[in-house]
Amino acid sequence: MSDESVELIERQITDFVRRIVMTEQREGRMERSAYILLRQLSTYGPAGVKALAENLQLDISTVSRQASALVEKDYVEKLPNPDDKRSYFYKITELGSEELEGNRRERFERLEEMLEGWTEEEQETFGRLLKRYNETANERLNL
Amino acid sequence: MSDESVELIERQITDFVRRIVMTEQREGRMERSAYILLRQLSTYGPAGVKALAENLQLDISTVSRQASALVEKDYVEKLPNPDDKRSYFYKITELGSEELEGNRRERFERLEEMLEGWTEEEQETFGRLLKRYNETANERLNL
DNA sequence: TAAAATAGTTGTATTATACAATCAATAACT
DNA sequence: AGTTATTGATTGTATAATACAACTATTTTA
Repeated sequence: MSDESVELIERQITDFVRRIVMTEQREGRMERSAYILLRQLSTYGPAGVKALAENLQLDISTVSRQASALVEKDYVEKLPNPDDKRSYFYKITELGSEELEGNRRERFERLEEMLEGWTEEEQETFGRLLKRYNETANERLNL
Repeated sequence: MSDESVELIERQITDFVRRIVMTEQREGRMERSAYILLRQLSTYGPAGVKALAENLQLDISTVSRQASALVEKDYVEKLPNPDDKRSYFYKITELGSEELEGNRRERFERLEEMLEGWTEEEQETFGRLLKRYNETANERLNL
């Protein structure tokens, strides 16, 4: 493994992560956390905080608060679980879906601007390598 | 531009950023912010909070606090600027350099583990594409 | 020399997060 | 069946990184 590649990647990753985190905070856009939670609910359907916390790899309390915030905004509804009165299902609402979709489109547009001038192949490769990295990270987590 | 690529990349980027941010928070390692500030001082030499804030694209007050925290730990010294009594130079210390270097090595090791099994070419490409992305982001910021 | 600009610090607020305590409901044990 | 243990969720408290606003002490400018 070449030291140069590792050095370059390390450097680029810190910069990359940092910029994205900060840009997201600044622009008055939907927060990363809300976006990710909504996306989760939209993709995998209603779930309780415990399951969500596991999937998102967050503390239950964190998800509980995030979910409450989304309920406040009417982006999700909190439905009692008839089979277990301790628990609830959080379900994305129509409004939440619209917000999510709008946000997604915004993110896509910004990303497209960033990728202007990239060849189709470069884009494909970038996506593939990021995905591979993520998959490895997931595996390593579940050791 | 293919929608699929954009979608894939968007998804992978959110996951990527999220995981890195959270992993860094959890492991009791030097914080991202401290690492980046130290790296800046190490690479470009002593500077005052204003210049640092500009380079790092942070609010001056944020850098001021970060720098103070590093002074507390003796990772940097705060030297008065003889030519302007309002301002200071923050300079990385020997101890700070050692810490930075140790941290860097740790990060490299973890990254190497993540990149196990990648070909030399894949690594090189990943680094190159991240860099390209970052450079574009920098340009766009300075519009 | 008085007013304006500048470098830095500190107070206050927000967001995302974790851990601990707690509550209510369900499951397990004897 | 009745007591105890476990579980799903919420809420209190704490921390880290950040921004904005108010302020102080200098320096520059008009």
